[in-house]
Amino acid sequence: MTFYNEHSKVWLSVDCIIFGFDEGKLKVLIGKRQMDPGRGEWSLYGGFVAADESVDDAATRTLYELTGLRNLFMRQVGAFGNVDRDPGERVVSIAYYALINVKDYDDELRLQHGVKWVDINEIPQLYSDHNEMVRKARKLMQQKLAQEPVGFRLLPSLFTLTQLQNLYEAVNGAELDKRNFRKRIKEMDFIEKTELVDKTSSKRGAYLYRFNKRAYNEAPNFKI
Amino acid sequence: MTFYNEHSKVWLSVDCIIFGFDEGKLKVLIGKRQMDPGRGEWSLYGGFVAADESVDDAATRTLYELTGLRNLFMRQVGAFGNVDRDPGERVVSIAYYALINVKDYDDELRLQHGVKWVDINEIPQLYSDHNEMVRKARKLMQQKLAQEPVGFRLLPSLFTLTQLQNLYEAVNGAELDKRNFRKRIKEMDFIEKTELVDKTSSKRGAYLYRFNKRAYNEAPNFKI
DNA sequence: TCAAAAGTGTTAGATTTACACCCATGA
DNA sequence: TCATGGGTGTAAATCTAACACTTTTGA
Repeated sequence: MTFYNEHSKVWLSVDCIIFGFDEGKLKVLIGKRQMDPGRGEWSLYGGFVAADESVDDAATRTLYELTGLRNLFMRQVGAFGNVDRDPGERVVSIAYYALINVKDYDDELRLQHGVKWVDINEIPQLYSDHNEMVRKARKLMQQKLAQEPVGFRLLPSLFTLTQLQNLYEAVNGAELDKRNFRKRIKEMDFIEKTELVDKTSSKRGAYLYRFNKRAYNEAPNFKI
Repeated sequence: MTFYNEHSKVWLSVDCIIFGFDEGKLKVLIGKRQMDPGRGEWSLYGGFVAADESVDDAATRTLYELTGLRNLFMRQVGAFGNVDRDPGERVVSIAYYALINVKDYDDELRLQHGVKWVDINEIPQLYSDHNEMVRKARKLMQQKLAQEPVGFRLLPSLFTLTQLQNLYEAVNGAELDKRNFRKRIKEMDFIEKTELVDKTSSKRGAYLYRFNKRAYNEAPNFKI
C-alpha cells in the first residue's frame, strides 16, 4: 500500500556538531570528508537515516559510532533543506548538537575517524552548509546553557569553580566577575562542594565540586 | 550519477502551525484531514516537499496555498522523524510556525480549505504527532516574542496599547501590569503613537500605535 | 620568598514590582 | 449620570555590577 506516490522522496542525513571544552576553549569536532562528493573537505561528522530508525535514533547512532559514548546530551538544531546543498544529490540534513567531556573521548578512536578538536572561533570553511549548522548550533547551545545546567556535560564529573567559570566565559565569549560568579554558584544547592582538592592548576589547590542531578530536579533554581 | 544508492529515501513533508490573535485569545489554524491515511482527523495544514524546492520554500508555498498571504513571519520548529509517525508510510515532517493577522485572512479562502481558528488552550487531539508540534511551536514562539518585536505580526498595522497588552498576556498566559507595560512601550521609540483614535472598544477611544521597522533597525532596544 | 591561582563581602546604581485614581464619552 | 475602558507616577524592594585584598603552597 502506498499513499504518497505522486510525491518525490529524498535522502535524509544527520550531521553532528559535537562540542567539547579543552584548554579553556570551546571546541568542535571536525574531520576531512571521506566520501564523494566533497572528499577531502573539512566537514562535520554525519550519517544517513535508515528506513527503520527515527531521525533522533540516527543521530544517537552516529554519535555513538564516532565517540563510543552513550547518553550524551543532544538536541536538534534543525533541518537544512536547500535544493543544492549537497553537490551530488538531493539530501536534506537534520543537524544535532551534542555536549561531551573531551576526556571521555578515547583518543585512538578519535584518530581512527580522523576527526580533531577545533576552536569554535577558528573553524575553517566547511563542506556544504556545515558552517551555518555550526553557527546555529552554537547559538542554541548558548541559550540552553543560560537556561539549564547542562554545562557540566562538558566537564569532568568533578570540577573546580575556576573551570566552570572558564567554561561559561568561553561559551558566552565574555568575561565574568569571579566573586559574582561564585556568589551565584553558592545559591545553587545542586552544585555540591566536595572535600577533594585539585592541585593540577595551582599550588594551593582548588576544591572540587560536583553536579547533583537529583537535587537539581527537586529545586531547579538555575540562574547564571 | 548517484552517490548514495545504498541508503533509503523518505518522503518529506512540511506542517504549519499558524498563529493568530482574535477575541483576546491566541489561536491556531486546524482542519479535518482530507486525505488517507487519517482522513477526517483534526490536523495541521501541510504539504509535501517537491524535488525542486527547498524545505523552506515548501513551507512558504504551503502557507501561501492556505492563506493567500506572502511575506509572513515564519520560523522552523524542527524535524519530526519517528519511524511510525505517519500510519501509512515513512514520512519525516519539518514543522514551521507562522504569525498572521487574522483580519488579513480571507474568510472564504479559509472555508474553502476547511480550516478554523482554535484557542491554543483548547486544541483537540490531532493527527499523528501534530500536538507535539504545536507545543514546541508555541514554546519557540513565546521565546521569540520575548526577544524580538514580532508580536505586531499578529495585529493590524494600527493597534491600541490595550490590544498589544492583551496579546502579550495571551501569549505568556499571565497578566501584566498596565502602567508598567505602557512605561516600557514608551521607552521603545519604534512603537509610534499616531493621532488616530480607535473607538470600537471604548467610548473615550484609544490612540492607535504603529510599529516602525526602520526605527527598530536603527535602535533595536526591545524588552518586554 | 615569591609567583600564581584560590578564595572571600560590601555598596551604589539600576531594574523591577506593586499600587489607585482621574478622564472622556456614548448610551 | 453613570458605566466602561483609557490613561497616568511614585516609592519600596530586589537584583546587578563594580570593585581589591588575603591565603596557600610549590618551586
